[in-house]
Amino acid sequence: MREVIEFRYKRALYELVKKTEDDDDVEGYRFPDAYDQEGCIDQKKRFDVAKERYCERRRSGRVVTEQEAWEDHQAQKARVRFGAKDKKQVVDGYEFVFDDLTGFVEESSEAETGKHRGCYSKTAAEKAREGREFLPIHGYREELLKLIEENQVLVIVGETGSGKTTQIPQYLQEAGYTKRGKIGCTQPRRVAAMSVASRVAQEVGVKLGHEVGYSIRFEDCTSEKTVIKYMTDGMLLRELLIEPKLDSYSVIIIDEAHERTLSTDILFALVKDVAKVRPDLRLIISSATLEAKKFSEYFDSARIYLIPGRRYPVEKLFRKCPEPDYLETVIRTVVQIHQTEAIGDILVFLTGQEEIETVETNLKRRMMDLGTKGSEIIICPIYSNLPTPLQAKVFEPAPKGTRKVVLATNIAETSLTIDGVKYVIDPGYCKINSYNPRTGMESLLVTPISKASAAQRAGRSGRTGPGKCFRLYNIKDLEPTTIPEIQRANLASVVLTLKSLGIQDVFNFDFMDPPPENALLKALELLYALGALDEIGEITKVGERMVEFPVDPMLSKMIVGSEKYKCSKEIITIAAMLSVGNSVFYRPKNQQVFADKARMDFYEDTENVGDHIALLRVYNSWKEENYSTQWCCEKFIQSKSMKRARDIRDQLLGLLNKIGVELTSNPNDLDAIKKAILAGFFPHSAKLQKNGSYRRVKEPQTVYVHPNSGLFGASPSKWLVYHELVLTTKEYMRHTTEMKPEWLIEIAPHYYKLKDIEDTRPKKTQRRIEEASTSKVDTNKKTRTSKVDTNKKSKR
DNA sequence: GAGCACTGC
Repeated sequence: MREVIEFRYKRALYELVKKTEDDDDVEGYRFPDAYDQEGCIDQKKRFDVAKERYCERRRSGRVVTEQEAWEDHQAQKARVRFGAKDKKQVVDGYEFVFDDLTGFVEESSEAETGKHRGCYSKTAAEKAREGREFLPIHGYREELLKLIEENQVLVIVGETGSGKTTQIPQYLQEAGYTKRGKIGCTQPRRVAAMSVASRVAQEVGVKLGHEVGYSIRFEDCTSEKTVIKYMTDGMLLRELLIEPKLDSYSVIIIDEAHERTLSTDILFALVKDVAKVRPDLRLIISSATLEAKKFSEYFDSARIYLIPGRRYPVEKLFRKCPEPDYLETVIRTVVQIHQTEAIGDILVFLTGQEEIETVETNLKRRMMDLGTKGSEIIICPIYSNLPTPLQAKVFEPAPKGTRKVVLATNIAETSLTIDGVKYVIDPGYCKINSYNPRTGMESLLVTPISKASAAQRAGRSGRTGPGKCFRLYNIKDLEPTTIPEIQRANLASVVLTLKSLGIQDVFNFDFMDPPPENALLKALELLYALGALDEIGEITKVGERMVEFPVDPMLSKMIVGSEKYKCSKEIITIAAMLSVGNSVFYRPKNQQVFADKARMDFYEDTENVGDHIALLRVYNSWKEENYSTQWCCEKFIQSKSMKRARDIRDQLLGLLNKIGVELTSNPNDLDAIKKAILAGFFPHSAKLQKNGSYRRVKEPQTVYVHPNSGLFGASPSKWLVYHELVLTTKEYMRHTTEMKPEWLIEIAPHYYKLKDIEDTRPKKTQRRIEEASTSKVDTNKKTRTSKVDTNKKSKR
């Protein structure tokens, strides 16, 4: 009950600030009598003090104290629904000069300690059910239901800890919405969908998979009884392909919409459309404060409703001038916190594995230099490519008298939470992947984070108690939000999905943030070349088959094309291995020589084994070893990635069956396998130049074999097909395999002409074309026979 | 002689 009372206090503060917004009688506003009767005596007193201070400040406009700032902050958060203007940031302090925290204990921390008192004798389910009324959202139940009844689309700003994800579907079910259809709630991540569903099943008191269930890739935990269904956003998108009007649903909740994943962005437009033809369908878009207004505008000025959350205060400190060497600043800050601050773990956000390893070694050295004075620190690195057993260390509590320092990538921003973190060090950078449609190249760039990310990172320190966040930058220099994925991704797959849904004009599709036009154009061109679309841009039979496979269109074309070469069994293995996000080869810093040797074993025996065939061999060897984890360790293979490959392969196998492609195997005919690869990847061809580099056959550009390829440093093959291009220090082809140029004509006669693969051309003409088409003439000083594509216009 | 941030179907 205590928290409900606390909540009254916050609510009253919020009303007070609202009066300021509306220019109402602020001074005349009193703590509501109704609350008073509920036993909020203490809260009333505190409210009066807070109000007095607030009014005084309004009159004088003087600088505020931290306590006031915190209250302001709380109240400010509540203002979003009135379209908060830019208000001066008052929380940030200066440099690393700390005031002590006496008198800055957030009210909810006292409440927290007594939260479950007296509940120990009850069952987990009973406890779960009782806990419901302690959630901040509880006080809004009726108002919320009324709004949902009256508005077809509602944008909900539910802050962290408000309980919206677990409660809203239950309220809707209790209000009878499930009589008309299911309640679907999407999440951007699999783990979230699973854990939230399990939590709700417990609260409702049913078995998971019965009335409450979840649906994620590789795992459908629902039944005919299921009325509350949690799922990943990509899963709902797949369902839309089968059920375009979402007839079996009465409510769709898009949770964490502010994350703007590729799938949510497409879902927005699709559900908006469905809502027009289905007036009975209710849409709830749940977002963070920053983007709420934008969502509301997109959904034709939908109502915004705010549900305050419950969080601990986080004190934020920042540096006025960013240091050039921020890794050194990180180390100094860790040491400073360790020596001057109270017990509590430190979380550091870094951009990648390399930075993490550097900081780890340097920090260890620094601690050695400092000698034995002070307590010990335990360094825990965490990033997604770190093998699972090593990741586990992060979740173990630090032994008594020591402090844990977690060095993490962005993985700790949303994907996983680490308990016990009290301090966050945020240098303000992350790696962002962006795709250049002109060159067809991906690049991973270190970029400043957005304000939204900064807030999220800071919040990681206030999960279990008040926290502190040390920002090595000035928040004012940041952009408000990150560029949505749809504006920096390869859209081939998106466009194919839209076409399959019958959307003809992708240029005028109702994107919330439209992707660049040439990105759409490139996607259309590629799909046409692959035969997935016809001349007028309509989806073909081949395209329909390709959509079935949840992989990139070039991969799905490769799978569909494998039928002809009688090697579908090998091809789905290769496709699965290529679809695994992370590299399957593990290369720890101190054992690189061994790791490289183990990897090269997969290229032995036969000549011209490319990276694709090597991946096939890795998978088959693993299978022969009965999918052994032990084997993975010996061969420096990531067993996590292998298991994922197996899941994907199983799924592809099922789909192959579904579209009626026979499962055929031709393990010894490497040429057949290579031809099948080319059936999907023919646009990715490259030819050797004299200096050892390669040149793309279409869209001339110099590219290189990736250093992690088995072909790197080997005697070069004249013609290659590659899986993808990445821009790091150079333009690299990742995963390459040798091929024969005549296959290009054989497999893609509509794309390649004989002159594309000939290399006997008059030298003069050749040179003229080259000089006209590239500004970097010096790189091919001596290359005179290399092929330049004259088919396409050269770039200006 | 250099590198794989993070998700999802």
